[in-house]
Amino acid sequence: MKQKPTESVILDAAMRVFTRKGFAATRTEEIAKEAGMNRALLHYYYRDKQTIFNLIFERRFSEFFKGLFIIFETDSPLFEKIEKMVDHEISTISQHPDLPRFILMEVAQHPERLIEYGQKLGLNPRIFLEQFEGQVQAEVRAGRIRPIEGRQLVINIMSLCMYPFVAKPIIKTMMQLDESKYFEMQERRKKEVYEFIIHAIKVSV
Amino acid sequence: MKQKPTESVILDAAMRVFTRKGFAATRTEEIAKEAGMNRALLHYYYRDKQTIFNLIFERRFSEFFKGLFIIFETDSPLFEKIEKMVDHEISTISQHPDLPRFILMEVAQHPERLIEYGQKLGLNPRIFLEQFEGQVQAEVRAGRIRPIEGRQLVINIMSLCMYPFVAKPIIKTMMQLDESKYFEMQERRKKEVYEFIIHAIKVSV
DNA sequence: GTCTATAATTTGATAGAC
DNA sequence: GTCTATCAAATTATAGAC
Repeated sequence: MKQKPTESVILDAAMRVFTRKGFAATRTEEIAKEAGMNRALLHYYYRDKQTIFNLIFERRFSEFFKGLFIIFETDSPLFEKIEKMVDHEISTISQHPDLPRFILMEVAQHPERLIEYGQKLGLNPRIFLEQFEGQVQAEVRAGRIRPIEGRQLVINIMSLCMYPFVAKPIIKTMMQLDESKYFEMQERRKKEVYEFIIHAIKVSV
Repeated sequence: MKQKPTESVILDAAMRVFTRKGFAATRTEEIAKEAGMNRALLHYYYRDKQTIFNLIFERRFSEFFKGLFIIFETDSPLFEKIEKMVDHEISTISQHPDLPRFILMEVAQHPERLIEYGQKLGLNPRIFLEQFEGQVQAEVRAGRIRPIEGRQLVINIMSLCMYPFVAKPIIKTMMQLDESKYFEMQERRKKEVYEFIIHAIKVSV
């Protein structure tokens, strides 16, 4: 019956609270409570609030971007790549529904972190984006999809996958969905979003 | 040369700061500074920080939802309604790019406000949603659009319009856009998003 | 009405006992 | 390693002069 080391108990608790509330609204007291310990112990293991936050942010930043960039990197055909992106995003984010809001909130406050942590992770959006744009242009020239800017397509794909999570509280309330109904709706979206995109770009037959 | 009453100078300043930072990260000092006055004066006109925030939230909440619901209410044909929604959302939000993030952040923290302020504004999402779903089903049955759930379509439309604003810092950085290039991209989106949606739902010819 | 000065409160960080 | 007690700093709110 080995128990988790206190360091990770703290980090796990901090992850939940920071993700829920963001940096500014988080009280170290709440992290300690969530971790089932005293506030002082947080400072014993980690210098201060900011230090804990940075560790959490790096972890969550990686979760948010890493998988996506791996799919960007593969050289699958366009439609297959889109299918993978949609399925991956909706599936993984479903397990961490408030991850996008957390990242977007904190990046909006400190855009410089996007560059800093992006480099730390070795992400190079420019290369991936250019590659994807080239792929889209090739399909357009081949007459398989209608004319569309590659970057507009990327934005559309990300929007369709991410926004329903970012707007989760609004959607749940407006559509009167409980947690499980909301989850089912997201499950259906995997197919729905993929088909929506394919119909949107492929030339009529 | 009549000058603005101090009350509205305060509210305008508070609107900018709260929208930028959210409630928790906002310092009343910054509001006062932005309004060009002393902190104490804020308390002379308004009881406290929370009071000012509530006024701002109500105002911005209305901006965010009111126009959208008006379009939902009209009885235009489906495609025309979609065109109006897309154009309205992208146009008006372009002038207040951080409005969606503000609403989403604060509603995520306090979902009960959605109901409270929604009622205050007299919004009834259920009716609008049912009406829209009926309209979509009619089009499906008439064979003019492919089978799609009305609410999935609503989510898709909102996603395509809103997310690019919510993710503005990420998009600007990744695509290396300055403020004016970002604005141009959004201008092109009015047409792009509308056509994307129409192609996505209409049956092939 | 607007300011300066100050009080009160909240929060984060440290010291020291066990 | 974990806690209690305490301090320090930041932030909000109020009192009172002008």
